[in-house]
Amino acid sequence: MNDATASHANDRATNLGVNVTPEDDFAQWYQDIVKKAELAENGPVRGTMVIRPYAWRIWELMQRYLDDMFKETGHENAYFPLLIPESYITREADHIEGFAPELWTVTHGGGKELEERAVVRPTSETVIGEMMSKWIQSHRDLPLLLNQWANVMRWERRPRLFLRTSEFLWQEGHTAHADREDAMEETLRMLDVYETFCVRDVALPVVKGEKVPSERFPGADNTFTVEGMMRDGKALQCGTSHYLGTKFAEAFDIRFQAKDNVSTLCHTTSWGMTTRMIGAMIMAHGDEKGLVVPPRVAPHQVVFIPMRFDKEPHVLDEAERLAAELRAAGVRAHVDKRDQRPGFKHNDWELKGAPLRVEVGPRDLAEGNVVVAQRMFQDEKETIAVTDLVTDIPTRLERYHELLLQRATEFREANTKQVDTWDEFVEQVKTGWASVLYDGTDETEQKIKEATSATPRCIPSGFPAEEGACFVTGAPSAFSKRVIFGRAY
RNA sequence: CGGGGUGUGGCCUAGCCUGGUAAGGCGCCUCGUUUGGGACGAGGAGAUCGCUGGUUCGAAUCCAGUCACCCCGACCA
Repeated sequence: MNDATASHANDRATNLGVNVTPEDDFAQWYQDIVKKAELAENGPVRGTMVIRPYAWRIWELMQRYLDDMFKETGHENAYFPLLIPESYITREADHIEGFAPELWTVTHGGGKELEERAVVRPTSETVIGEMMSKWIQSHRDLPLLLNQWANVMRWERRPRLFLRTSEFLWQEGHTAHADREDAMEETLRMLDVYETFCVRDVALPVVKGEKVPSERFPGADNTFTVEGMMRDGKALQCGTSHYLGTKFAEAFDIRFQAKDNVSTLCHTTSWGMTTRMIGAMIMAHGDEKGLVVPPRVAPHQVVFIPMRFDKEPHVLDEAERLAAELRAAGVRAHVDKRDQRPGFKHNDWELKGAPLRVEVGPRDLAEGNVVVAQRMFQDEKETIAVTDLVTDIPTRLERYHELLLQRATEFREANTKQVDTWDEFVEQVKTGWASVLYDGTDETEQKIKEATSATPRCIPSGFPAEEGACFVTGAPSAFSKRVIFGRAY
């Protein structure tokens, strides 16, 4: 963005009461956009969040795409209780150690103290594990492929809307398998599903990879992740998939009778994606004009702006007719009939990130045309024939998606660098990601974190095998690969 | 939990130093003129100035306490 554009945007933003500031105050920008685009606000209890209708529609679309893919991969939805007996959560040692500081505990019911306290689920491995142990008896019951759409609660010291709230919504998949191979395959399959979702539906390129041991889910044998880069160069973990080994099977006695009649422990997995994706979408695509919503998750892919329709009712009729035609073609079209001036509507939908806007006015209509404006290039409007609209719009939406994906990919590539010295590293993680060889020790990670606040994001599955000296200590590198470090949300 | 900061109509802020009973912009409502990129005019509604206590004839303003929120760090999807 050049200075003129930026200051123009800021003037306009100031009129709106939005402090849309450039990259130097990304956190403030994010907060203002979330509020001004009417996405969410803080709830009455510290750390909770109210999701407003516009954001909820985005989430509904996200849910639909994910759920379809879960079904395609053979999973079934079920629902487990919000409250978990305290004794369940303490059964797996690493799990409770990891989650203890984050638990919300229910101590009373019906005005009386509970005999056994219950925790509000921070995640459901434990209750679902308990049920799995009852449901699984034979190898014929495997694999058991479950998913749950639910809310969870974790105490957060520093809440941020969508990114880190005490209560959040997600889907959590939980599966049980006969052996390691099958479970690992599932773990990676669902990681691929997440990657597909991010790229195909949110136009967000992600780096897929394995977490280093220190970053694993409490109780997991191995954790995988998809990491996205936000416009300030920070990383955001967009989804995770865990291979839990037999740890939860041991804790909850999830066993099956194998073909050879031997009672055998299951290998389990769990994987999740959350409303944080809305935050990812905002921070990966948004700009000084507000949100940029990728078409696949846009509540309104096309917004019709009728001109002078109070005096010329046929304009509104035509807008409604065109919108209906587009809806029939599978496009989410919306006619903005509000009692506001057209300029206001253009700016409002830019702020809310609608991909396309179509002006319908008596002047153009007389010539059989409408005017199409794209969110990313507000100054370039195209006149197209009314009769071409239904075929034209879907193509435009596809191109728009490609444009967003390309922009985000180029940004990420421009801000990811292979580095081999400490000085380079310190410089690189200020604005982006660094891929390095390091010795994999906690001490080294700690030293890096203290000096730069960067942490290991993942060991990308796409990287070639590589060994060498740790860029910090000079000791032999770990993991046989480069690891991506970056500051993270 | 450590370090900083802020609390004034729905939102953003001025006023506080130097006490005299609350001001402006945005938004909202009504009417009129407008309507092809955030309209203009006139009128109007809306705040016991975070809370409690103290000083004073009088407190948004001074003092003490308290609560809440925000930012930086540690935890985390």
